[in-house]
Amino acid sequence: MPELPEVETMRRGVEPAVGARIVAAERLPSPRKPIAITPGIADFNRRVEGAKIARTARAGKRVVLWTDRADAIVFEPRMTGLLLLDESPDAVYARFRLRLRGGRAKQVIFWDRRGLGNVRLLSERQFAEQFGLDRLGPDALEMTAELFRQRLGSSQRAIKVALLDQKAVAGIGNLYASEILHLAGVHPARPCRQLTGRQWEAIAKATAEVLELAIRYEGSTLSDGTYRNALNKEGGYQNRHRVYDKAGKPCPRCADRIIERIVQAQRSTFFCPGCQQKRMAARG
DNA sequence: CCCCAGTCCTGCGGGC
DNA sequence: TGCCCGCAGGACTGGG
Repeated sequence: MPELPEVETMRRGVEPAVGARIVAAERLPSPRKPIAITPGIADFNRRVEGAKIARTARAGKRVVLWTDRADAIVFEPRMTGLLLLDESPDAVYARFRLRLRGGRAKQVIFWDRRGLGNVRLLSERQFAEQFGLDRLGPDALEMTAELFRQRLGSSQRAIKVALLDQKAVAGIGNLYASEILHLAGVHPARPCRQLTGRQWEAIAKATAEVLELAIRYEGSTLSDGTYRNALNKEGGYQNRHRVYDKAGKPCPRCADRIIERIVQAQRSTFFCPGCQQKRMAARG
């Protein structure tokens, strides 16, 4: 599921790799269809062998390890990818490894059950091209009401669908979009251009609040148990979900309405019809 | 610009 | 109990 909080947790989890040197980049033997690694593993290894890991970063839902040769090793987990420092939850799905020496971590493993994720080695220039502001919006943690309005204010799209647009804002995925809109008290189907200044304020505030708390809890491990931090431990934010996957249950805020599930852009949205009114409440 | 359906994979839960 | 279908955190592509 990795969205911003899970990917940020992964990034923090691999911080011990900073300062280490890369002994080798390896594709791990898996009986499954191999994941995409670009360039090919031989060239990949040649370019990173002996390089020092200088710092970590995050580009939306991707973890980045910058080397002292100004190359970026970009891990994109998509649906089921993980970064681990110690042993994998299940070796069958361990796909890629950086062997390290001289730092606080011996290895970084990319694990991916479904195999939709990828690992890429990019030059500074390629990185800028792929993750510039025209390709990837401002990070969700940096968003203000003003920025939201600037980037989405004239859109006809439903706010829930727009929040998933990584070009508009980077890092929000399907789970946290529902959580954010519930906290903000905004109906997910409301077209962006109809949102008031007050609602954009509420969305900006809820975005920061939900994502920061979810990071503090190290992300959400859903019932399939896939998501883990770099030490193979589950997250804790799933216990604090407000509406996600809670259709039919009472709203945690008003308690007198039932959470509904609707489908927008072929994906599930959860909301409270009481707390998130479709029409603006009549004034006075 | 926006929207939709299809695609990449694997595993799981629900229904029969 | 067992099988089959639909669905799942993401992101990209092509067509309308």
